[in-house]
Amino acid sequence: MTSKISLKEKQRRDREQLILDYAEKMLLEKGYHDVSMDEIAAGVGVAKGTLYLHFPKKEDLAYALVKPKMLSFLSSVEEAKAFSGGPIEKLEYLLQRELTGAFFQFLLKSSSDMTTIFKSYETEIHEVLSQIFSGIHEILNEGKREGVFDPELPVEFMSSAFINMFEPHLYKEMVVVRRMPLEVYIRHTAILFFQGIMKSKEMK
Amino acid sequence: MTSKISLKEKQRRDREQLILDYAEKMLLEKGYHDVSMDEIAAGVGVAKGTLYLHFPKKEDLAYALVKPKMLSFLSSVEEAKAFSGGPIEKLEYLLQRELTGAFFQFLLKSSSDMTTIFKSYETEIHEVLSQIFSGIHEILNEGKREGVFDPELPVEFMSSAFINMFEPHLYKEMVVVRRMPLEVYIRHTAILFFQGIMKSKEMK
Amino acid sequence: MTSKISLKEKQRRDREQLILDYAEKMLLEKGYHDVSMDEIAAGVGVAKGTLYLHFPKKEDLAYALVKPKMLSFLSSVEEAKAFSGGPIEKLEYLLQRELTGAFFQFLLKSSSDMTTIFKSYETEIHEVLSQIFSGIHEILNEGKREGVFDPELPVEFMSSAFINMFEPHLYKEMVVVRRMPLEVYIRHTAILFFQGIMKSKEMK
Amino acid sequence: MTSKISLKEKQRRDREQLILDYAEKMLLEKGYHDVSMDEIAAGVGVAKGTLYLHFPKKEDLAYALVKPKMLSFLSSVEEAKAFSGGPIEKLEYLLQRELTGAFFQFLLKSSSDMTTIFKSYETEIHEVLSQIFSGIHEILNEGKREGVFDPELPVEFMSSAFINMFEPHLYKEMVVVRRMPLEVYIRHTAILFFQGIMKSKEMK
DNA sequence: CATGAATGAGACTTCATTCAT
DNA sequence: TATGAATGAAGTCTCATTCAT
Repeated sequence: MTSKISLKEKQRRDREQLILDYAEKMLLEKGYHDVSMDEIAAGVGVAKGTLYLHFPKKEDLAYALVKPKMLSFLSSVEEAKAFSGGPIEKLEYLLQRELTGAFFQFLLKSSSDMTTIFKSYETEIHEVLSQIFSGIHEILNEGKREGVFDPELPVEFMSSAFINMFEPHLYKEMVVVRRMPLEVYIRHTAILFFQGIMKSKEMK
Repeated sequence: MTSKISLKEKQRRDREQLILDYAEKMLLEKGYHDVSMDEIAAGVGVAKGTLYLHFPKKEDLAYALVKPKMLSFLSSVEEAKAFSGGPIEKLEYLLQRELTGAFFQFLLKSSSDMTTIFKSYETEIHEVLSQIFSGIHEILNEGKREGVFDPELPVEFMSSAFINMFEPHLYKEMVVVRRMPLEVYIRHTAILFFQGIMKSKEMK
Repeated sequence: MTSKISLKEKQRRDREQLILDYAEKMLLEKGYHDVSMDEIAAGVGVAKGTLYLHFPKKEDLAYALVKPKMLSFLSSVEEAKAFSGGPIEKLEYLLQRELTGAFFQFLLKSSSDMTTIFKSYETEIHEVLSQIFSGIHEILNEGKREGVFDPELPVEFMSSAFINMFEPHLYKEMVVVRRMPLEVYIRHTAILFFQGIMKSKEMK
Repeated sequence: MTSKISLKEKQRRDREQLILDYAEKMLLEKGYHDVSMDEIAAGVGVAKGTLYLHFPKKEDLAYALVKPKMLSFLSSVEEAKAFSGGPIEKLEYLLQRELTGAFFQFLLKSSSDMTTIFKSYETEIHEVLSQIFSGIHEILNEGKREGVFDPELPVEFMSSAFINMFEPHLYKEMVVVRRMPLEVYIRHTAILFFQGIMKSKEMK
């Protein structure tokens, strides 16, 4: 019963994954508007009609790529909130968890397009982003209450700066091109966010 | 007779400004790919051909919007470098100078598209961005030498985080929507960048 | 199973032929610049996009019409060279072979445009025309060596005059409109080319 | 009275000639459809509006170039008819008269477009061409009657071949590029037309 | 008269989406 | 179910022609 759903269903999922993989690669490389459905179909090796069997619209295909990353980020935020330790540890956990792997690449890379492309998913996206930010704000407020975070700074400032830390461009330059070890990259990111660029006296 | 260059030339510039204004509005609102030349022409109240009299390609129209902002930012960087005071004061000057007004809106808003849209201007853009970053790096390195900036952090990290401070989304939310006074906004931005979110002991 | 390439492929070719037929008709009638892709699509009864499925550019559609005629002429030249008989017989064979049917209509009709329209095919066309002329020159030189053709006349003169014989305008006037039997038309053409307009003493 | 029409009128004519000269150059070089009115105006150094002051339509400008050449050819035909000597001498006179200078270049070069471009002048062109051909036919028939031209060949054949002799391409190749003396070129052309390519026994 | 900015019809081309096989 | 040919709306850009200055 467990494995009987498969056979055809498995093939279907495999194929869908092939599509998603190739689409992600191309979308990241050339941007939403410069990748055609033809191009994706050809690259995957299926007919264009097949794409539409899996994703009714181009928008849906792209969103199928963005959604799990957004949700993954959200669940990381939830995990961070539950993480044992103070607010600093929680944010470090989140940093560690999402800075590796695919993290926010897509969202940020296409951030400007987010609103223009995913019109049908506008509310859904807004919903998830709200939860993400409110989760981060919770942690930040906790930190403020505990006196470890600057009480003067609005959490919106902090969270926005925090999200900017995930900017994939820098990651690529440092980790991929210059081969900076990931843990060093994460450490620098943490220092930057927690202490700023001033010469510090302490930190951990 | 001194300003006899005008008459027709003035009209030409006025109209060009009308086009640029409307185009900026729409481009910011809907994004490059969702604004058609027809739409801009109609909005400005001129014929399609008139647009092409001023800008040979859609790309050129968009770049005519981006270029001055980029150059303005660059010259602010140059001014900042020459600003009397330490590296902190220089960066604060830059922050103050460009956080107001048009600053980096367009660049950042369309950052993801920059490479895909402005193909013909790729090298020119790269050139200017290089100068901008190298100017900022100079200031940052000066700060490192003087012992005020964290010597452990690579300047690329710092500059990237610094540029992210210009993210227009937060500006809009805070200053425009929530009516936060600009000087407060700038102060928070500076704190965030220089000291991070940790409760500080000092700062100025 | 032998002709199993068909089914869809056949339909594709049929439709392509429909397009080519209608395009040839219109192009001959109105000229390249006065026939729009819209017009062709409408005339054939397909959508505009379908045209571009078969021919990526308007230029390609037009060249698809010209190319086979050019190649057919070239292969006739090759056949003529191998034709048993003297140089006169060879040229007569070529005359006979290409004066009927579609022959050089398109090429000559659009000769002036050839260079301006088929920019992408410039070298290819030049290549084929070179072969055509060099083939004809071979025959002409053979005739000169054998003492049947005027040794004083440059072959370029002769070949140019020969090619001019294929001028479709006269063919239409004489054979189509005035119903001159084709063999008479060919005979007159041969006389003109071989003996000129002077009252002859002989000829075959 | 004779010279009082001038002053402004002369300037007007000079300017018109400048326009015509430049237009002829460009039209010959790039073809009717690939030369824009902008391009001509810029090349001549006048405003586009000025072009339209002299020629109401692009078609008119082009026809102003073609017409005098056609008329010149026609009057040469008339002169040839009146030329003292037999039909051969008359045609040789015509050959000599029009093969030099600008002769039929334009007409032939653009022959294919003639019908498509000069729609408004269709009947006028037809009229002149009719006169040209009927003049040539007169000479040819005279030759036939006198027994010097082949009575078997229809005059339409002969005249068509005769006109083809003016093909500018060959002229350019031989006289301009290969520096063949003009009188040799004319002589070859005459031989070709009168005697064909066969080794002749006589001819003057 | 001369100018050249403005016009707008219309050309070519792309591409997301559909649907008969 | 998978295919890919067909569709046609929509986009960018050109250019002959007009007309206010």
